[in-house]
Amino acid sequence: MGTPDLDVLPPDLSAHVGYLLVRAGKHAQRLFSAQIAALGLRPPLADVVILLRARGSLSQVEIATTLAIERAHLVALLDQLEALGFVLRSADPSDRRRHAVTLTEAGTTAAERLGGMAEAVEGLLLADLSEEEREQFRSLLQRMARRAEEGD
Amino acid sequence: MGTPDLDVLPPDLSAHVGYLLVRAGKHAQRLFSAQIAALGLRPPLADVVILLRARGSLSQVEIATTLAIERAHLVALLDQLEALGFVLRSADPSDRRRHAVTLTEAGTTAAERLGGMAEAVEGLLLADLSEEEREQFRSLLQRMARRAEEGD
DNA sequence: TATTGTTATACTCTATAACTATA
DNA sequence: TATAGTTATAGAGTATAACAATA
Repeated sequence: MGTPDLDVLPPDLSAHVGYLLVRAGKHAQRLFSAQIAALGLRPPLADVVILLRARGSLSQVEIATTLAIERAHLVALLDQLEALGFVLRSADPSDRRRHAVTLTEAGTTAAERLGGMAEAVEGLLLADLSEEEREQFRSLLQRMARRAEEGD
Repeated sequence: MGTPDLDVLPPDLSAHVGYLLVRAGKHAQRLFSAQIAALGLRPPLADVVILLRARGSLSQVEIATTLAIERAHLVALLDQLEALGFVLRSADPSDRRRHAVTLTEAGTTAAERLGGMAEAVEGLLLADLSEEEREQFRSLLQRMARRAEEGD
C-alpha cells in the first residue's frame, strides 16, 4: 500500500523509533526497487553487484556473509545475475569447492548505473534535511547498525 | 541470516542512508517479532491491536488505511485475531457494509503487554545513544517518515 | 456508480534442513 | 570432520484483480 497515515496513527506507534525504522526501511526499499527495475534487478541482486564492483572476485560464502544473505539463497540470485550476463562463476584452482564470482563488463556498467540510482534515492530520502542534519542522521544510523551487528 | 558485516561492506553500501535504513528496519522488525511471539502475534497483527487500543472501534478500511495495509490483506489478519480471541467484528447498524472492529478484554490485556514489549525493543535499538541523541534521531526519523508519506 | 468486505492468485524475501563434492 | 555450493520446502509480507452486498 505504501505509507501509513501518521496524523491518525496513535503515538503508541508513530513515536516509536522501532516502528518508524520499519516504515522508513520499507519505503527506502521501495524507492530503490523502483529505480533498479530498469536494469532488470531487485534489491538483493543489486547488492551483490555493488559489492562485487567494490571488492572484486569473491567466493559465494564471502558474498553471503558480507551481505547477510543465506548462502542457500545466494545460489538462485547468482543464477539470475548470470542469466542477465552481469556475473560469472569460474573455478577456483586453489580450492575446487569454491567458485570465484566476478562481474562481467555488462555487470560493471550496471554497477555504475546502480551507484547513480542509489544516490538518487538518497536525495529523495533526505530531501527535507539540511546538510548538517544529514550528517547527524547518517552518523546515528551507522551507530545503530553497528549495534545491531553485534549482540542485540 | 541477521546482519551484514559492516567492517567488510564497501562504503557504496554502508555509507548510504537507504541501505542502512533497510537493514535497521529489518533488525527492528526481528526484535519486535521475537518479543511478541510469546503472545502468538506477528508484527502486522500487533499493529492492529495497538491501533485499536488507542482508537477504539474502527472499520476495516479505517484500520487498513491508517496502518498502510491492503484491505484485502487485513481480512486474514482479523480472522487470526478473532481466532486468538483478541478482536470482535460486529455489524454497524448505520452502514450495513461496514464491520465495527473492537478489542475484547483479552485483546486489551494483550495490547498492554505489547506496549511494554515495544518499549523493550526501543531500549535495545537505542542502547548506544545518549538521551539527547535519541531525541535528535527520533525527530529526524519522524521528519523522514512524514516525507515518505507524501510525494516521492 | 462508488464503497466495504471478501476471495484468489502471485511474487519477493527469508529460514531451514539435507545432499554432494571437496578439503 | 568440516566447508562450499546446491536443492527443496515452507512461511511471512505484499500487490493486484475481481466479486457480492450495500450505499
